[in-house]
Amino acid sequence: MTVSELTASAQDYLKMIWSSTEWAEAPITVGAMAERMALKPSTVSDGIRRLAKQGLVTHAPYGSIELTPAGRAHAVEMVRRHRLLETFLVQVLGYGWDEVHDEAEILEHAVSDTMIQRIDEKLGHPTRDPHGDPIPSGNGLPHRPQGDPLTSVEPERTVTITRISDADPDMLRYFTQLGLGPDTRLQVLAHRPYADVTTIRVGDRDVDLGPSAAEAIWVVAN
Amino acid sequence: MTVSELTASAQDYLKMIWSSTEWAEAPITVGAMAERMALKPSTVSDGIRRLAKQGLVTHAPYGSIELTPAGRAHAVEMVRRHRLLETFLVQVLGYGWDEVHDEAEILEHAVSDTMIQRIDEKLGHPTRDPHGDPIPSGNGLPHRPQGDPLTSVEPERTVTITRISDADPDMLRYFTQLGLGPDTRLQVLAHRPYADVTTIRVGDRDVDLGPSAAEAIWVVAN
DNA sequence: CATGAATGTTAGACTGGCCTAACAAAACTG
DNA sequence: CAGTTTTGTTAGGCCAGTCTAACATTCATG
Repeated sequence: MTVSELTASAQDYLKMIWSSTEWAEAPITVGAMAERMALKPSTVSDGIRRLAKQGLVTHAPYGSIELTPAGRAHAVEMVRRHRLLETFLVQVLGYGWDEVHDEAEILEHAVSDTMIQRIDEKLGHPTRDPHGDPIPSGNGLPHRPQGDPLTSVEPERTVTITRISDADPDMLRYFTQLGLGPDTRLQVLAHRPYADVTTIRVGDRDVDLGPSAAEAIWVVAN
Repeated sequence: MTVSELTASAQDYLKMIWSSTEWAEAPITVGAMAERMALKPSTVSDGIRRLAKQGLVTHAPYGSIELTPAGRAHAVEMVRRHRLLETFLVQVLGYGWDEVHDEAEILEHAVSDTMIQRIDEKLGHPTRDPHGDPIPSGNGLPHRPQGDPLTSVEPERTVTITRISDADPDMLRYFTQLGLGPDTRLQVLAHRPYADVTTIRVGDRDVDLGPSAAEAIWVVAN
């Protein structure tokens, strides 16, 4: 079975389950999925049951949700589609990096395998999307994200941004104003615990980031 | 209401109704729609009823099917999307003209108005798609097809192809082999009535076309 | 112009995907 | 460790869209 034969909602569930393991450790819960997909828990519970019936996830009632190898392959393919489409929209159609997420979210369910292949060729087999996220390769090779959240970096360290979550377009526009993007270098000045603020220096400017912003940015030491 | 808010099936019904009036005269019937959309007549009958309830078509039981102004606007927008997407796939992603129809048929339901606008700009506001069909303008201006079926041309006349129906990819590949495409000039040698064959000269080659092929080609005198 | 053929509509069933409400299980917490 | 809170599941309803089967209307022809 190819990923195109799944329903759009099945594709979304699989992608969500897989994505939750990309940057975190604990397996995702029904409640968290419902929250992040703007659905009711009962709907997700039902959807997971359908996926289990198709052999794409394993799930005992009240148990954890795990992808089967088949489910994982489909999920990775959807992530690949999403990130290639985002890259395509930016590079070929002149979209801003803050505009591509929602468009890709819809297109990823509609494009054919052929189209994805041609986009990949046209772009020269890119390895990272506009937010710095790695683009899984066509053969579904293992895919190791790198970096740590900005919130976990010790003060005084200078680091380079590897990825920025694409979830919030408004935040991305704010980051653009600040000159923050993939590959930007910055210095962490301090974490102020009770204010929940992380202060960074980027260029010659000091900026305070709240938790939602600081958690959206992933970095590596350099 | 914008066309994106309609369901995919509503978009398809409207496009089909409108398209039936582009090259023919008589209004389309439920049976013909069912046939061309590979659905059962009962399904189409039901779909038309839903469209009527939304004020997009007028239809009394057993009566004729007519688009309302709102319905027509949506239909034209869908045709615009389809033809712009076909053009985009050929010019930007290197598709063959025989490959684009099915891909566009799916993408037209998924792309945003913004994306259509950017594609239109990227292509420089094209006026004809890869099969020669006119691309309706963004403001829904009246849209007059031109030309006549090859079958209606008198023998000995030399004509230029204005459009070729995109319905059958195999046929398009055959036309490519023959060097037939939009703007190709050819001479009609004869119609052989009981054989249902039209003989044309294209370049220095004489070719016999059966009815399905001859009816797919539209031409103007020159 | 009456009747049979062709065409169109309605009724009822099913699926996927969503919801709300009621219930069940698990996980805290005093 | 028992009660309460949180989390997850089930039951039942709804909608769009498809189907088959039965029925209604229209058309065309003898």
